[in-house]
Amino acid sequence: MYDFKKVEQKWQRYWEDNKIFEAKTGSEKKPYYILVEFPYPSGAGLHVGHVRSYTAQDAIARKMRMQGYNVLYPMGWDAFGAPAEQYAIKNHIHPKEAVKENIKTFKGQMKSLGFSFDWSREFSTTDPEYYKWTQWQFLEFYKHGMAYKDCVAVNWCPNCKTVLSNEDAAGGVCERCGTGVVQKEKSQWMLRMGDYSEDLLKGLDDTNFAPKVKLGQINWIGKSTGVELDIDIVGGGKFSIFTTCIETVYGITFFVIAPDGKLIKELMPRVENKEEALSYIEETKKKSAMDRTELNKGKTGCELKGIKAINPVNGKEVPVFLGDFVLGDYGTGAVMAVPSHDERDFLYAKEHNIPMIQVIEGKDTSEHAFEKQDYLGKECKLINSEEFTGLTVEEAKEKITEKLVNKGIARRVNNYKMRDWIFSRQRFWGEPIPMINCPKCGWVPMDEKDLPLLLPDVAEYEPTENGESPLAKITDWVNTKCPKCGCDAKRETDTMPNWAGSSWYFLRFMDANNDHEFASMDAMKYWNRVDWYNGGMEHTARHLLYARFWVQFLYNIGLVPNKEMIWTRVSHGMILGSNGEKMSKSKGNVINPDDIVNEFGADTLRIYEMFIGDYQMDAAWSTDSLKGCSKFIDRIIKLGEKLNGSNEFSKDTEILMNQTIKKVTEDLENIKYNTAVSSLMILLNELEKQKEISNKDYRTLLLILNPIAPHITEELNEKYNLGEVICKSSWPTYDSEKLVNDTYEMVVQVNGKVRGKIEVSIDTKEEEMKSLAKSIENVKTFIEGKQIIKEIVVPKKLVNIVVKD
RNA sequence: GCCUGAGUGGCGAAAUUGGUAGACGCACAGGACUUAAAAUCCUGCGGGAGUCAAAUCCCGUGCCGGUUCAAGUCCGGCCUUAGGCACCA
Repeated sequence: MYDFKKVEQKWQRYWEDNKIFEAKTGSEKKPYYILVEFPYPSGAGLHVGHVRSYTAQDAIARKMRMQGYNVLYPMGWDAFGAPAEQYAIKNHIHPKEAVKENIKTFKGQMKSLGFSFDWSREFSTTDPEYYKWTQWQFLEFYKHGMAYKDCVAVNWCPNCKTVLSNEDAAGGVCERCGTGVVQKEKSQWMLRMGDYSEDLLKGLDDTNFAPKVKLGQINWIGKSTGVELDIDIVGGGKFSIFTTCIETVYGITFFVIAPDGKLIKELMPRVENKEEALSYIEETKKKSAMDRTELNKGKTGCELKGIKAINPVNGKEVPVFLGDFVLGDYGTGAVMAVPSHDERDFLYAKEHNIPMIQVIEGKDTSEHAFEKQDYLGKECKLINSEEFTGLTVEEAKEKITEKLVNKGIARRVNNYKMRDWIFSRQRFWGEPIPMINCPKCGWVPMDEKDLPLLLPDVAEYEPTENGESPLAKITDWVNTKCPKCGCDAKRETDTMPNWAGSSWYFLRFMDANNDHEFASMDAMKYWNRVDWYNGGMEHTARHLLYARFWVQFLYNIGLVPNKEMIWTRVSHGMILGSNGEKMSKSKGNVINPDDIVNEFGADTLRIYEMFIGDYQMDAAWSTDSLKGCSKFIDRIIKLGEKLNGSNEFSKDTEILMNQTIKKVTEDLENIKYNTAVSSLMILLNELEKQKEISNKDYRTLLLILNPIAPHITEELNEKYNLGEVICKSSWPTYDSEKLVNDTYEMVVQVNGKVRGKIEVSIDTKEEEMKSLAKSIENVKTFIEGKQIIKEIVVPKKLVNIVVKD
């Protein structure tokens, strides 16, 4: 084994000293922006999973630079968040100290792996120079009416007296003490992301995201098209319901409204059984989000006595119920219930002894509802539906909608599962929200010139007794003057969620050191967008959607040049432990990249992680396979002993050489790193068989291996004096005239089975192929005495003779 | 329950998108070098039949069908498994 430590450090220093990877905004070269999700710098250090995606993106960056692009490949830190805060609570040190340490570790690890990041653009979301602009952008949201305060239910642990994230409340119990989590209303800052549902959906057309990423976003946005229908209440008043199945409107036997919605508050004065209703509402509040969504819990609820609603199509009076399967914040918070055609309604009706009316023919509905996924598209006809009886479901859907819309009591609407973004966290370690509450003026935004609003230094990082952020305890920070009227006022003590800083960091990288704007329009116009963004599948619904929302908003107020600032998005598979399970300390299957770099070198680790399997799929770690990659490098080194000094490709390997250049170039562009490596191995195997190889052969091999193994290739290039340093050289091109041999092995099949092979010239004509095929002894035995029905010729490939007895 | 992937040798995986299944690598076995081991190099390596050895034949890409001259690949129906969403009206 070679002295990889010495070699790798040498070239890492060379790249740094010569600023090889600094991207120049405004350069005349074509810009290309490659991005990988910046990490949360945890105490555990870099994971081998990080190495996989960083190496993949690094390989593309290095290749593109050699192809003459001005490549931006930046790195930074997403350092706000719970783990640093937990650490601070335990050890009573400011989270920024822990973050500083962790960043140092991460950065050292990244450098030791030879990633070609442009470190001149590095920043952390926790830098005041950065979060100043996150706060500034929040103010823009506020000024444009996109940020508002609202009461929202949060997960609350009554024992710890703290607000929990959904992750910390998994299973409906507090992660720390095991107490049952309850829902508590809290006034929170919200961003109107729901308003952008349709734009976020449409915008996907202007991206090149991987299909599964697009689909993930589409599902998350959850668009459904239907009808909003007005329902009159007997004795005056009305409410609306949303349905996607208006064709079942004659089957309504009751209505259900959400116990946590606004409607019940309006109706309450008229409810005769107030006590029962109120206690049900209270009960619902106690249930955690988890309980509520868990099926098989039965359909609880109660009738609202004294309230009857009128089915607008036939004037029938039906009862109205409360039921927690109806959500207060989706649709109108009320539904029409058609137990014969919706399983939830069916279960509710059974539980509360409500009659049912079947209105679509085709299935018995005494045991289960006949639901839309079973009747749609099957020519099912309506029954019990007055004038619409006999129509197909599809016809009826349209006709009924038309009639109700014309009557002015219904509207065609879309609903979206995606809600507004809850933007408040009752935590210390996040960007303070730059808002001030004045007893006279209400909520007043801070003056821009006073930004950043710094996080103070405190001794205690625990939330307060009533669940407020620890910032609430720091009175000299909380108490301030109203920027508008100057009287005593208080600061908002909530901080922003983790997702805030990461929603626009890719814009900052375009102009990272700008101290008077978050990024200049010129710089953003030059880089245009993120050309290729890599990140985990787990972020497709949240981070990527938040980021797109943020960008679309900035675009709408004229602050960024494009409505979509991310073009291609791909995601990598996980690196699992050698037992095929997720790596974790408790399972003892964690591989530390530092250990691998120390024992085998960065280049070996990089090659191995590219070779491990399909980039987009999970792969289990194998140290044995890693050793094979180490051997590959040793053989590359040894190959240098065969150099003959020639500056032409060797004749015998010229075709393979051209094929390999093509293959590696294309594979790197198509996320097929594993086959790029294997084709390099094939080339090496062939070159090893030669008595001697030319300098050009060797240099070309080094050039196309360089994106994946950048250190050893530079070293060998220098050692044998083959040419300019590789990081400043051009990517080799292939000669398309020299991609195929002049002979090939023609396959001969009889009835689709291979019966012989014969070496023929590539310009063998079809007729000749047929007769050559029939001249093979083994083929003869299979066609002899049989009738030839058909002969299929695939040029430059095979002949298939179809015979019959 | 719904959506999305994935099932190919002992193992990680390839397969020009319908055209020689198992490239490349690991592991394993035999041999060379060595006093020996490691390293390195050479040979073999899906299962079965056949043979001194070969040639050659049969079976084989989760299961069952179908389309086709030809199916890992396309179509229909299942099974297993991983992940995401989950009372969204």
